Amino acid sequence: MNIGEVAAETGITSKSIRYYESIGLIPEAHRTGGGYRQYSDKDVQILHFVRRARNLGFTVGEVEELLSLYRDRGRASADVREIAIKHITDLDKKVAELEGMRATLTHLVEKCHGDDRPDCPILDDLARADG
Amino acid sequence: MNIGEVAAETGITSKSIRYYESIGLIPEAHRTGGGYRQYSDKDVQILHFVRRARNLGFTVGEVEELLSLYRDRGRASADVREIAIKHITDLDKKVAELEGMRATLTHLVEKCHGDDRPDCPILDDLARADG
DNA sequence: CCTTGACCTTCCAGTAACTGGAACCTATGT
DNA sequence: ACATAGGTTCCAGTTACTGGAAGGTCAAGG
Repeated sequence: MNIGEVAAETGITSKSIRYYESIGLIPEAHRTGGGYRQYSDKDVQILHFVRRARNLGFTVGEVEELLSLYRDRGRASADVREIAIKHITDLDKKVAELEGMRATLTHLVEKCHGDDRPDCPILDDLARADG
Repeated sequence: MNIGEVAAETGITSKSIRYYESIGLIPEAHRTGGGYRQYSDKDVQILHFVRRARNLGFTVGEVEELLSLYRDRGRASADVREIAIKHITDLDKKVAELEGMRATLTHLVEKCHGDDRPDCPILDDLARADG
């Protein structure tokens, strides 16, 4: 398979695949005589792995870790579990942050009449003198 | 006030304040004879505005919009409200995304015994052949 | 055989919103 | 005079790509 087919199959763009190769996340692809990258089913599987992990919000660095644990047959599942759990707490932190923002903002929007009068509690609050 | 004091007061780092100036988000600061930036109370107020808006998750571009609406005395509050509401839906989208990830990952972690055995459902799922 | 068009190649630059660090200048206290 | 704590500019790096230019490859059609 060449890179475009792999892109269609995995949902990762060709650009990103080349990028992943360039940073060493995935090994260098084999090349045809003309210089085109060629991917085996196993290569494609690894890219699926990468996409799924990225879709779960793992950073590329974390994906690298997960891949190396995946390749290491003797690894302890506890290691993987630890990474995953840490990631869950990261996600929780982000969610809490966003929900805090949302609550404040919703509150402000409710106070704002939102017509053509210039008076706006949202701006007033952002510009308030304290803290 | 010089930049360090303003940083302490607003919670924005000196670096960021200079950065905001460099991109034109805030006007150029006045300078002392020695070239130090000097900030008036009004300058500080604007930086508070910026920090609060950033803390609410507005992008710098959005903060720019909000600032210009703030400066424009004749602006309609509906404009501000619209920006805020759009931002709330953005936040909701992000929260939903993160919670989806969290759910999947939590599910996987629960299936993973997490001891020193190499068998790990988390990796197995990431590496699964389908979709 | 030649062309056309789709696909591939590399490389450079840009994105968002800063952060780190080098090299140097200014202000203040002893 | 000097130490030290601030300030200054400027360049590079971060994350995870994306866009675009300039050019090479491949398969099909005339």
